[in-house]
Amino acid sequence: MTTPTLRDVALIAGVHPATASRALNPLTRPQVNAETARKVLRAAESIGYQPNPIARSLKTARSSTIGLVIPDLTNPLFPPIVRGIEDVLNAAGYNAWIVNTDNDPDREETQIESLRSRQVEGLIVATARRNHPLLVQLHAQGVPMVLVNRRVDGLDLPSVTADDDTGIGLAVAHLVEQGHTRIAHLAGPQGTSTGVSRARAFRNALLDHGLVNDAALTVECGYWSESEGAIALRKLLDSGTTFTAIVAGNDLIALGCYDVFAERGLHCPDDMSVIGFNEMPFLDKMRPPLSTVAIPQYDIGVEAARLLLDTIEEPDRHARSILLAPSLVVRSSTAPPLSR
Amino acid sequence: MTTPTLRDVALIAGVHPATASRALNPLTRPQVNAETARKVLRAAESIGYQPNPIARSLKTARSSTIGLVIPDLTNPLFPPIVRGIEDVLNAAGYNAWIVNTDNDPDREETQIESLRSRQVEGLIVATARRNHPLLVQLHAQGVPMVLVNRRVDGLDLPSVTADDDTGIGLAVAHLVEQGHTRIAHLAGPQGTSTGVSRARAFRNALLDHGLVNDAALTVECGYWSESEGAIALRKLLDSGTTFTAIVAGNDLIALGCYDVFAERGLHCPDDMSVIGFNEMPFLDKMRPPLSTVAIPQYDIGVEAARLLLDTIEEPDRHARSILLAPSLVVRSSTAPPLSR
DNA sequence: TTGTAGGCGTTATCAT
DNA sequence: ATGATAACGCCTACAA
Repeated sequence: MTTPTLRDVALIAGVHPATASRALNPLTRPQVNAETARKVLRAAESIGYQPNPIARSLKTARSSTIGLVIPDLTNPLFPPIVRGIEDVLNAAGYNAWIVNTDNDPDREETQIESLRSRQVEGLIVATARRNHPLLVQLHAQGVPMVLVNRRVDGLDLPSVTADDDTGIGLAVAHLVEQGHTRIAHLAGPQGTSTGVSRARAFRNALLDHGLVNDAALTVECGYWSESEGAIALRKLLDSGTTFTAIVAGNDLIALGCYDVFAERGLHCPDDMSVIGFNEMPFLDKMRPPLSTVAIPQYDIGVEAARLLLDTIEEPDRHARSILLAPSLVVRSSTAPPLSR
Repeated sequence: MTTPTLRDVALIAGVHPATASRALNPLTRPQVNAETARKVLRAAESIGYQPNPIARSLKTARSSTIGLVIPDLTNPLFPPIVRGIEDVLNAAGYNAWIVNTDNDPDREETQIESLRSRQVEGLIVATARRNHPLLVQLHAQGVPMVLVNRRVDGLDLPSVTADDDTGIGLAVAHLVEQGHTRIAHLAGPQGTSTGVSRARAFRNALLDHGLVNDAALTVECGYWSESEGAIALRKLLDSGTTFTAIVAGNDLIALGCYDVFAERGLHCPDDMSVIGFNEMPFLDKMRPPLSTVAIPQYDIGVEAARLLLDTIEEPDRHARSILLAPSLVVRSSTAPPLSR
């Protein structure tokens, strides 16, 4: 028993396959006699006909599928974004092909190639690197594309990101309000747009509050990870610089600090305050509960998907970028510095 | 400029498309003159020819793609499993289509239909429900399928799961060793195979240690979630039953308990010990760090993918199931009961 | 060893 | 309004 094809439907309905095709497609249905259409639909129903998307793609060179390039699914930041994207896409009749690149450029290239050859109609890319020849090339080829959480140097692409300036501003203002004056920044990788923009926002925020920007107080992490956060903090502590609070590039980096606090017998927040970025899940249950800057993850996904659909419909429209407002979440990892 | 096709390659190489096809496919390459093959490969290289998988799929009714059905990507349990699956699959020349069902049966059905119509060659399903007519039907249709983390009633399918018996046994033994005698179980949904098997394992473990199995000490959670864990624990506390330790169905349920501890002024572990299951990320940074039963998530993915590849190759082979051994991770959420 | 021809299931175009 | 035809890109008997 083979799966029914359009021919089977046509045979039962007593019409030509082309007519059946027209009757089945809502857009072309008006072209066919209402009575005939009904017959066809009934026939299709009776044998449980489902159009074959592969054959359709081959013919139309479209796929109703978009590719979703995620650097690391285990990063809790991404799943909610994926969900937002899927919800919008599914509602519009599209499916998302999720691929994981593990932050590996080669793997990313292979994966994107594979998506392309499957005729995806667009790409939503949450890639890490600022410098990204492949994306430049794809864009030149007219592939509809939206960036999420990241930007690529010299590429005027639609993107959806959290407003890092505002977010870091909120974090610094909060610490300053608590009385901190020597504030360190464990910056994300400066090869990523987010890493750069948060570091810049940090410097600006210090100036806004009339604090000196001591370059020794910013250390770059190699990755957006706990372990790199820990390494960076150790380096900072070993340097002998004094400080009472840390603005971490993201929550993972902030959590890495917890390990170092334990190693060095530092108490958070009494000896050291730390604030993260992203509001990943379960921060409220950490020891201590981590203060952070929350970004609307699901909405980022939603906006990204909308932007992509727009771009697919109107390829020549000028690139718009969307900045979503973050908000401060104060928990117990930030407190006034212990006076002594 | 359109993407090159087989015809273009053939044209350049000065051979017929059929010959080019044979030359490009490693399996049929021996059929063609070595010199000709070289010419074809060079031609393909020169114009960056990539076979169109859609056309190939249409012809061969295969896709080198398998479908991966995940109930909830937000659950930190799944990403590492996905990674294990992808690594094995990619190495074997397959790609994985990940879909998210949100635990919604309708959505799951749509998603699986969509995967099927895209000619996926097999399915790895991490679905929640024990009772699952759709899977039964697919299996009857001969769709290669492997279950991950779950089983389906009355379906003899290959599956990869953690050994719940052993895992729960470890947890209970640990608590008993600490001196607990009244131990509660916040069970996962009894509509899931894991929920049932852990609950059964819990009862058995109590008996093994000569403890009475007081039915009042087991409460079922509606979902595998923090909030449901909290609800269940409140119910248990309100019932007035006394107990000093909790075996939670999984880590999320255990974390839900933390909220209730805070509400009720209970101190963990002094007033109440709790142990989870799964070893999701960041448990070591919780307040208190959560003791749990670790399962080899990545390996579960690896084994599942291998099992699926085996099944695709040898459809008639008898279903094998793999049970992976868990291990105990003791942290600070479990301690001897406070004597008073 | 290579070429020929037909078809996978669908849809776009042309003719009726 | 419907039918006929061809084509999307590839693969595979079969023939040469």
